[in-house]
Amino acid sequence: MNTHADPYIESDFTDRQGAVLEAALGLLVEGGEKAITTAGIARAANCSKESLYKWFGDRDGILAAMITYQASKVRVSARLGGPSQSAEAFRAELEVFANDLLTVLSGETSLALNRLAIGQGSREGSVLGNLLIERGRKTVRERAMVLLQSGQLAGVLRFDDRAAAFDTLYSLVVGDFHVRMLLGETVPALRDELARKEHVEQAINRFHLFYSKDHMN
Amino acid sequence: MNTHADPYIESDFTDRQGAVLEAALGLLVEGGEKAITTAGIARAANCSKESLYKWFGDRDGILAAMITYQASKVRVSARLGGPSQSAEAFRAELEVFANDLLTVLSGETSLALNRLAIGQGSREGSVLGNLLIERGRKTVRERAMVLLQSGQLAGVLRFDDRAAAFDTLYSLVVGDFHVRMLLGETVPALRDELARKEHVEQAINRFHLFYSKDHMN
DNA sequence: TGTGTACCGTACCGTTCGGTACTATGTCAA
DNA sequence: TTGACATAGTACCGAACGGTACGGTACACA
Repeated sequence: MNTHADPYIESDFTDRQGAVLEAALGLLVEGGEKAITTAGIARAANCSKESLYKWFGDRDGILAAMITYQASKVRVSARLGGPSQSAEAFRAELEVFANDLLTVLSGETSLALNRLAIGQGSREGSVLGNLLIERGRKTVRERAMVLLQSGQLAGVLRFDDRAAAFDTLYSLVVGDFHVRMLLGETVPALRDELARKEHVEQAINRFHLFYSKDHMN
Repeated sequence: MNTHADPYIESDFTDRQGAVLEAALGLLVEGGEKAITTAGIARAANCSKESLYKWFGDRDGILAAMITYQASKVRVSARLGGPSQSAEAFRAELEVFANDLLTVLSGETSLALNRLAIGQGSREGSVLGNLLIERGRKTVRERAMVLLQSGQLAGVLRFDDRAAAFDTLYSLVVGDFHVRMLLGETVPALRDELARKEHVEQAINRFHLFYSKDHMN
């Protein structure tokens, strides 16, 4: 679900290490956390357990590396089109963002990693949870913030608290779909394309109802 | 618990079994899923492992029993005040509901059980996840549905799809607080009473903006 | 050619855990 | 009192897992 915007945080993983983490992610997606055994990863990735411990320290290190690796892989296309846009163009951009967000969140790998972090937490200060929030959610947030900013500059939106506006947008788009998917439910509104399109449109409509200049209450 | 308790609370657990499950829940809240070992439960509850297996079958049976037990304990007070209400009274009821919802979701036990179910899922068809949705979410849903129904009958609200209205209400009230708490973050808007009150009021305001008769768009 | 480095594959160790078996203790009913 | 039953406590077993050690191999570099 993630990228990292921090320029000085880079995925210092070699190709081999990346391949190993890829295999580990495959195991995770298929079998959940219990499937992530050091022996299992070594077998799936054709590497030695000794290398695993040399590269990642211990099992928890492997889990953390899986998150940062996936985050570095799913880089978000910034795609910010300057501040001069029509209301329609901006609305379309918002819809694209909402769709991307739902696509990422409903992805198998994202769900598996979130389940992993949630399952581990909050034991040990929820290291994985923090990692996931830091590397995943914050980049989505930043992309959205840029988007909202440009909407404001274009005169389409109006708000005092941009962060609050983002929270609203996120709530309207995602709702409790995320938790339900994490619990194993197949959310109907996300399965077929039509229902999903309708949902996104309604969410964006309502967002505009709150924050567009025409609809201020 | 079976004896001399609330007639509303029914579960097929004896007092002793309830006490054991209580101890297990304590372990879960304190130490996460890894703390739920059969030996640990037996020690904490002063019972024998043999009794655990006799009562609950196996470890997964214990986990499932913990969920159903907790669900049977937290039964929601229906408190439905008939359909003839003023708009203000109904609004107040909605706020009470929203507050109760946030209180339940941010409770340690609820969070721990959700983490447990999510961590196990979706392996094995996510039995625990279904159980949690079935026994937990649906009761909240039904209480809200009654509430919304009475709001409609009182002429305060208007909607075609009551379920969709509930989803909206849930999204506005809970937002992504739930996932963030599950990931171990302490959500600021839920910590102090003031911010929380503001959040609930805004959520209900917006809900009315969507569904009250005066604000239809 | 020799030497170091990185890695694989496997064997191994100590611990933990789920699950079972057995004994001891208490309780209730006839 | 006696016998049936439920449960606590403990000991035990086999499997799985995290982590370590070691031998063998390919390759780089001098």
